[in-house]
Amino acid sequence: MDEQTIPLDAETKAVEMPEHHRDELRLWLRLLTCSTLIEGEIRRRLRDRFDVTLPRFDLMAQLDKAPDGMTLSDLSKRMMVSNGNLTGLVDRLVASGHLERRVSATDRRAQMISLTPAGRAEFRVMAAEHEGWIAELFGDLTQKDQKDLMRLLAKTKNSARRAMMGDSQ
Amino acid sequence: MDEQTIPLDAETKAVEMPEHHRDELRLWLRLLTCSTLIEGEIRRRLRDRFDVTLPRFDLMAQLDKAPDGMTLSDLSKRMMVSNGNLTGLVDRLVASGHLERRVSATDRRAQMISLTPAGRAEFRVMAAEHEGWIAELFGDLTQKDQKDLMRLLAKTKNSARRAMMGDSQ
DNA sequence: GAAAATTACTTTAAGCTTAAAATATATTTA
DNA sequence: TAAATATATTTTAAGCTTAAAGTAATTTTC
Repeated sequence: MDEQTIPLDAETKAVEMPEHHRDELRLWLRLLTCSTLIEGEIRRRLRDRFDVTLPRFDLMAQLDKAPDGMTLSDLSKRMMVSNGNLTGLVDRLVASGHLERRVSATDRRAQMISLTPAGRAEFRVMAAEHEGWIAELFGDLTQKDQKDLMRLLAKTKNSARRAMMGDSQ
Repeated sequence: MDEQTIPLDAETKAVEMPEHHRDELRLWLRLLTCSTLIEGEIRRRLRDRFDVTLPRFDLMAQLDKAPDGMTLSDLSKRMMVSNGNLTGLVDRLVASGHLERRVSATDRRAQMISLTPAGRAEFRVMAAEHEGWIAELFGDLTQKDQKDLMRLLAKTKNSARRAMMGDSQ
C-alpha cells in the first residue's frame, strides 16, 4: 500500500535535503570538467610540441601584449596567481633567456619584466599553433553557440564576482 | 579601388593571419577565467572554513558516491589526475583518519579506498555548505541560463573530446 | 603453462602553487 | 620630518601535480 513516512534522522536528511542546489552543482562540475579537459590537452601539446609548460606559456602571453613590460604585481593580478609564484616562474624564464628584468626607473621596489627578442620570437611561433589547437577543440560549436557561450560565461563571471564581494574582497 | 595584395613575409603573417581563430581563443580564455575564479574562491572558503584543501575535498566527494569504495585507478580516471598524485593524496587522508585502504579480495595489486565513518560524516557537513556556496556563486543565472549553459558546455566537452581523438588517445 | 603484455600502484625528480612571514622601498599621517 | 602605513617583491614551508621509471600481480598469447 502507500509508502510509510518514516522520520529521517539527521544524517539521511543531510544527503537528501538540499535538492534545490543540485543543478548549480552539476553546472559547476561540468564547467570544471570542460576547462580541466581542455587545459590538460593544451598542457600536453605544449610539452610535446615545444617542451614548455602552460604557466610559462601563459606568462609569456601576458608579456607579449605589453611591449614595455609589466611589473610582477600587474602580472599577478592578470594571471590570478600569487606573487611568490611569479617570482619563481620569472626566475626560470630569465635563466632560459626568454625574459629580462629591469628595475623600475621610478620605483626601486618594482621591476619591469619583459620578453627578450628571442623570447618574443619563440612565443609567437607557439602562439600561432596554440590558436589553431583552440579553434580545433572548439570546432563543433557554431557561431551562435560561441556567441551564446561567451554571453553566459560573462554572466557567470559577474555573478561569481558579485557573490565574492563581502567576504573580504 | 580594391586593396592591393602586398605579399607578407612569414613573420608578419604569423601575427596577423589567423584572425579567424581569435574568437575561439577569447572564448577559451573566458571559460578558463570563470573556472579559475570560482575554483579559487571555493579553495579559499574550504581552507578558511574547514581547513581542508580542494583536492582532498574532491577526493572525498568521489568516495562519498561510492559506498563500497573505489580503486586508485578508478579515482584517477574520474578525477582526471595522475595515479601518482592520488597515492600521495590518499596517504595523507588515511593518515588523518578520513580514508581507509583495503587490499582488493580479488586482485592483490589493487586496493579499495573508502571513507571512514568519521571521514564521511565530516565530508557531509562540508558538502552541504559547499553546495550553498556554488548556488550563491551562480545565483545571477536564470533557470534558462543554467539550462543553456549546461547544453553548451556539454557540446564543448564533446567537441574537445572529438578533437583529442587521433593524437594518441 | 611459460613468455609476453598489460594493469595497478609507488617512487622519484622537477616544477607549480599557495599562504604567511620577511625585507626593502615608498607614501601618508601626525 | 619622524612614525605609521602601505606597496613590491622574495623567501619559506607545505602541499599539489606531472611524467617517467620502477615494482608487483594479473591476463593474454602462443
